[in-house]
Amino acid sequence: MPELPEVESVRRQLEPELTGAAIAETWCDPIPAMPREFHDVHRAAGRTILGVGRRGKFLLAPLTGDLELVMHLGMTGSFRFDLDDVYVRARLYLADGRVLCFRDVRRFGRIAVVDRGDYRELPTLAALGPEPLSDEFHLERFAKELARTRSAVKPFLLSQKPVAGVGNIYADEALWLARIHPASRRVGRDRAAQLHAAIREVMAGAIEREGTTFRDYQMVNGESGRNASFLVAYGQGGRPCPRCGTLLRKVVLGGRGTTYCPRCQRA
DNA sequence: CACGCCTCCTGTGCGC
DNA sequence: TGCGCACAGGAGGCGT
Repeated sequence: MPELPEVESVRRQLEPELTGAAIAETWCDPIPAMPREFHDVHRAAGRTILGVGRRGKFLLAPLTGDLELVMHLGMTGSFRFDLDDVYVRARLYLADGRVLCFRDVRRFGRIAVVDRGDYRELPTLAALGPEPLSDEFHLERFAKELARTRSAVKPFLLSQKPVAGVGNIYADEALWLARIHPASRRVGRDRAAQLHAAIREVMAGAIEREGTTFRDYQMVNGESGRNASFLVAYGQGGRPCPRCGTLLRKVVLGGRGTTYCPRCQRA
């Protein structure tokens, strides 16, 4: 659920707290559910955090010693300082006494320490598409990739390859805004332009409201995002389309819940 | 090589 | 009341 806007909101709170902080020691859940849940986190001990950046849904913190701390919130991950409950899966003990805690009920999140820029351990990050709000997100290339793929458009967006950071919520929102059927395999130049603009608009609005909170997502200060009440498609199945009044339909596409307007969004 | 399907995980909410 | 089960989904792996 944490997608680009949620991760960016977390990043903005973490950056001033962590930049310049030294990591004294680390702790990870000794029984990781997944073999790669935590990768070489111990290598962060004794290093100083130089900043907190973001690519797509990944938080990237360069460390001294040419290392990099890579963090992904998965479905239910969040960061809090000095938190103590049974869902805390990892901790960074800072030299100033604070403890950065990674809480993750469903354990889909990941933390890794790698040589800076070496993302072989994280193939999705290594092959990540451009940031949607940057100049790197070229309409020309985006349209070309949409024309070339044989996937349905929504699963293609979720692959993180044509653009970074789009997850289930904002994919539904952007496709609704661009009036494109999520299962469409034919997205021409005009519709690609609509989708390109819609992704940027949806992402920018959600960042402004510090993300969408349904249940688990919260920021480092414990607050919720304010974007949930602005959602038009995601989670709105059975309610009338705000554009045409037709009841929004919920289906499963590529194994993901997908809500769209059967009238506005045609294949 | 690209695509699609399955799995990981656990709390929640529903039906019987 | 209590149980069982479907459901939520980001990323990775694997089969076709």
